[in-house]
Amino acid sequence: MIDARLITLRVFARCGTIGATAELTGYSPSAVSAQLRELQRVLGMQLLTKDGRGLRLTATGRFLVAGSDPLMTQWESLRAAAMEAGDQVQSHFGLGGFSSAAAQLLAPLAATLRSTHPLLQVQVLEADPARCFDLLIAERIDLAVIVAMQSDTYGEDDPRFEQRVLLDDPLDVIIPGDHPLASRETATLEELASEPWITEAAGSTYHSLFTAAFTAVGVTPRIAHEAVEWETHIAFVGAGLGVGLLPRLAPLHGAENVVRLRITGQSKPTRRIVAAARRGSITSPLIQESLGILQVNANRILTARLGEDL
Amino acid sequence: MIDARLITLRVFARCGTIGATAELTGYSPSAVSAQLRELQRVLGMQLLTKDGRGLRLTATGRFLVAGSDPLMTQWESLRAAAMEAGDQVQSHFGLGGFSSAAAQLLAPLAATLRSTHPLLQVQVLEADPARCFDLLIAERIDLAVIVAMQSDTYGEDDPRFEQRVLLDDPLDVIIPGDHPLASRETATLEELASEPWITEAAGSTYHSLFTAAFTAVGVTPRIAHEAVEWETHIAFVGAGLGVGLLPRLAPLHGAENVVRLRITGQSKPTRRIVAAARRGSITSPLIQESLGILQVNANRILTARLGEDL
DNA sequence: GATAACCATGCAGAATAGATGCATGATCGA
DNA sequence: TCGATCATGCATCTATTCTGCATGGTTATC
Repeated sequence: MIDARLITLRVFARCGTIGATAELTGYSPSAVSAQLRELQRVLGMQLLTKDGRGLRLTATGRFLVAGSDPLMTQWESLRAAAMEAGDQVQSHFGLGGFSSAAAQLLAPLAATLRSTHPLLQVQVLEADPARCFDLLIAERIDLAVIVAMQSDTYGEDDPRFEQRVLLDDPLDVIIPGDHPLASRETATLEELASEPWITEAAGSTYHSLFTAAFTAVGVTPRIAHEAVEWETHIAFVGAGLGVGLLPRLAPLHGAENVVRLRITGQSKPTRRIVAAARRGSITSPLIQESLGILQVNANRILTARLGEDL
Repeated sequence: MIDARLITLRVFARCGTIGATAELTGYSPSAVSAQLRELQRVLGMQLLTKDGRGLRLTATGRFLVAGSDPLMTQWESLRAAAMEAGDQVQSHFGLGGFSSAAAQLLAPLAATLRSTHPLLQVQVLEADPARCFDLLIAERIDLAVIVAMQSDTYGEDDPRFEQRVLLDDPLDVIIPGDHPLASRETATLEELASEPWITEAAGSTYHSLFTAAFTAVGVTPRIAHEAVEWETHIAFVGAGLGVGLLPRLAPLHGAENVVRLRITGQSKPTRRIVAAARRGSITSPLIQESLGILQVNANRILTARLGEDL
């Protein structure tokens, strides 16, 4: 209900270039350019300035974007309250989440919603946590399931979002089947400190989880290899290249020569999985219902996997 | 910046029919109908119900309209603050006011704005106070100069508007030149209580002023004739049909056989002239500037007329 | 009880706004 | 200096949206 051009400006404020804004919003770069120009004309404000080969928000632009946060929140609250008060059903619902959440949590959620709300168009988008926030701003999705992170761009208490903790997903360690500790059921990080570790590239979402786990026990692991997908992690471990951390939500589905061990001891690293929505919208009946479904599914999967793998 | 369809809904909430909404917003009835239908589709809410041959807001609709007041206010505030912070100029400015205000206050204001802001498109609409409020909601105008009234539809502290007193325009009495009191400079209402009075039709904006003036002194005037325009009032008086009240802002411009007397005594009736804008927008630089100009003009006209006529 | 007035709505056609894709110009890094 | 990146303008096309008229249903009037 807020003008699309203002939404576009807010997305631009996030990513800084017309091209990226276009990619995120689904428009073409020309359209974004025209929208922002039109916005300035209508409001009679200069919001953007040339800055090298790119654009930069003016002080007025930054002011407007910052001030539009409560406006968005207010609208979301109003919409949520109206939906609740009127017992209405919305027609479209966008979900976003990272890969393992998409598979384990969002897919069942979408299936459930599809059966309980036959008329509802549910769309699921797989995206990193950072992109999920961007997609929320761009109004491409309404609810995201992500790994909590203290990223430099989005804080836990960002005024644009509201977050609810779904579960703390414990990190297990995976080691080759022929490893001396392979017969154990648990291990400590200290015991594995000298192993060659497999992790993600520095700067990625999960790398910070990795380092945080080890700084907690005061050891510096030796990073031997890098992998992006959990599948690759597991394959590397199976090939005997080293050991790695694997969230309990990520399935092993019977990989060869790989054993999953629970981590005990001083530091029990977990990744916190949260649901995020635009601030104000979280009381919307559909989001409330979704949160409930997510919670149930998360707990069920977690306990089931607990008994199955260990 | 708020979706036009929501604005349309707000206007509909005011006037209750598609046709009136179309007239007020400048759309055709079909367009209004389509907009409201589209709005319901997008929001997934049923906002309207058939009611006889017309439409009625549902509970959800009323909820949404009521809740949109702070949203509008917030946006107006934000826009005003951004304009102020960035020292920007807007491109279009709509003014509204009743007839004598339009002539005496709005015309000079528009002229001044036109010279100080050459790029600004100023539009003036003459309309009753009630319609001015409607036009403010419909965003057809941004500032209105009206006679304060405690109408049943718009209170002084309506959450949608903000008002500033410009001046208290005293009501004079006009009597035929051959009237016994014509040589006087002042008169009291009591002295004229038994005269045949000329007023406006009951229910009109100024009729309540008329009755209020007399109830204050506890007499009931005999209403002989009704007239809409001040010009007609004056002509009736000049023709010896009776006496009437005339705001000091309304010019007599040398009418034949009509004398203007100041009212003294217990009750000195005035009409309060106020400027009204959408709540939140009043801090906008352009509106602030306009208020200043209006104030100066109002005082100047008032004092000039004081020396000229009496 | 019939007729006229009123109100919303649907549809065909028209106008307008908005998006696309490519080409262009400007800027930065190598 | 060359290539890469980025924004923008233009021509074209698409899609939305508005208009005007006709229709059907509802209320008021005589």
